Amino acid sequence: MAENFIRDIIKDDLAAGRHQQVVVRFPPEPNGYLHIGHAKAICLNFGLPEDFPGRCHLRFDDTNPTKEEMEYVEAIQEDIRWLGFDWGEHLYYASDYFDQLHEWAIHLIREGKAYVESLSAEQIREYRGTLTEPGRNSPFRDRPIEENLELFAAMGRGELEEGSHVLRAKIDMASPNMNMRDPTLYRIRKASHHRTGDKWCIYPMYDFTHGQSDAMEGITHSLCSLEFENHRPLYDWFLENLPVPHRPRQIEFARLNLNRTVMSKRKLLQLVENGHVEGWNDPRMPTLSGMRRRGVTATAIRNFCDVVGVAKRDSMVDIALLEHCLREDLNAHSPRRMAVLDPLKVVIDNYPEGQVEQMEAENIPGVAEAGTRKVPFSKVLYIEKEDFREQAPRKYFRMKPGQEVRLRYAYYVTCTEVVKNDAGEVVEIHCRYDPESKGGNTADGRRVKGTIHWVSADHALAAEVRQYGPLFLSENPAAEEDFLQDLNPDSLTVLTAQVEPGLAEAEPGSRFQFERKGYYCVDTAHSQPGKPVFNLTVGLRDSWAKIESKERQKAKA
RNA sequence: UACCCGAUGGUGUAAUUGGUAACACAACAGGUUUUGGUCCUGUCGUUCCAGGUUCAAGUCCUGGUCGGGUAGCCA
Repeated sequence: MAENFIRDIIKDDLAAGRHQQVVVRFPPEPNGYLHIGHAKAICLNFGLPEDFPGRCHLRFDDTNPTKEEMEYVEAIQEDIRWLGFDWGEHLYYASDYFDQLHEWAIHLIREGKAYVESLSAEQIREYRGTLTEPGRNSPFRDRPIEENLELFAAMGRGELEEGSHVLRAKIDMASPNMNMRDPTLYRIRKASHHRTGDKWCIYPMYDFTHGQSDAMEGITHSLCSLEFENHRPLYDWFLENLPVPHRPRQIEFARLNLNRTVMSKRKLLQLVENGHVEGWNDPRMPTLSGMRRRGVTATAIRNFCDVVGVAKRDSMVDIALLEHCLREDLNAHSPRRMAVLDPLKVVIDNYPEGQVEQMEAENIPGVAEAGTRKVPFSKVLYIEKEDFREQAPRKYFRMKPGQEVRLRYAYYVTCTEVVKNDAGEVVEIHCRYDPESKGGNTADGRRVKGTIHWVSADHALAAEVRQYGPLFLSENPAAEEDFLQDLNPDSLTVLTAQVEPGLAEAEPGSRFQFERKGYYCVDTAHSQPGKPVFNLTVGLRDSWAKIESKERQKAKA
């Protein structure tokens, strides 16, 4: 794993003997699915014990019963395991600490460091002051300890209404750090919790939970994102004012931002609930479950997180970097197949009627161990519509009248005739083949610039192919006034392709490269036995598209 | 106009902790190729600004500029 400032700190702590091992944690709130941004934090935390003595805990930060669900708890574990990480015995829930946290709240009251507030939420806001003006003390701030104890107990017994009271720490209403202006410790929520059921009707806030949970688990380095930087003094205040067994250290780093996508759980939830996508695992979603369904590999995500690095400045990573990591992994490991996405019929006039040859094709060129397969070839084929032009531009190496091209792993063919419909559209091509060119080369060694893919019309399997484009149009949809207005109406195009017959048995979840097109994954939701549905994972780099657009510009000028 | 944090190519991270600014992506230009894929080669920077310390500053000091975060009974 690449070096970063956090690993430097850890190395230094280990070398100085401040710790014998590193204990870290990944603390998701189970209120949504994990996304690629979480992967950065997961790789950082779970990657540490791979290089240093120690361990990484998985801890669900489940202090808000109104937003959290068991479905998310399970999905989160599946996603982390899929990435290839393991927390062993160390699965924890903040809700397991509710008893201890409650005791510590009473401890603070007894010490005169916490009080029960009777002001309304709105009044509390008024008393808090602003970013530039200090707050004022609440009239309830100096309530006697015994009364605080009694009121807090009444909160706990459910005798007080939601919103009527909260427990607050007594710190400093004039602090320039808003988090220190008597933060809320406990609020009343008469809601059933996904793990503790109806045991509690008061729940601790994040700030009162996180550091103490770290302390109880013996966390040495508590890594979180930048927006918690201002919370660190409060994190430390609790550790200093409570009889905790251990003293963890919070270190903040910048979360991942990716262009052309949104990364907030709130926005992702909106996409799901408003039906803009099929669900959390829609292949267009930046969720780990969506990316997995799309065919993205765990290896690619881990390499991506590694190369992105960890630092403290906000940044926007180009999605092209993720695509690069993906292609790198997929290129090395995906078996090749031929699939014609937009078919055009081709008849080889001089090829014997009824003859079928089994052409041998490499599964991964250059990787002999990956083996070969047989692909049936016959007189009538399909090729890609875009691989034929009646009027071809400069530098067009594919099929055009009179230009010899290679049918990959098969024969050289030359177009002799173009058949059009009444609308003038090309509907069929006729050509002649060179019987001496079987396999795709000839003894005379003549050069053929273009090589195109094909399938035999009589043998091809018609298969659904789902072509995905970016979900959003702009560089940074999160910065748009309404990100939903930025949704790409063409993010999904469903095609019926003609593919190699062998693909009929492709297992859901298996990945292939459709030669000259891209990487595809058999969809786990829509595929039927014998009827695979393919998701575009990522396209191949397309330098012809660049050449063509450049030629067009030249022609204009 | 409060407090906290940050600033290195188009993008993201490095820089032996004061000693020749490196790696990857992108872009561009070539080469190889039975995928216009892969692979290979090359091109692309006054380290935010101004002072200061020093033989030597991306790194240390002072002042500024710009960007981000913070006023939930969310996390």
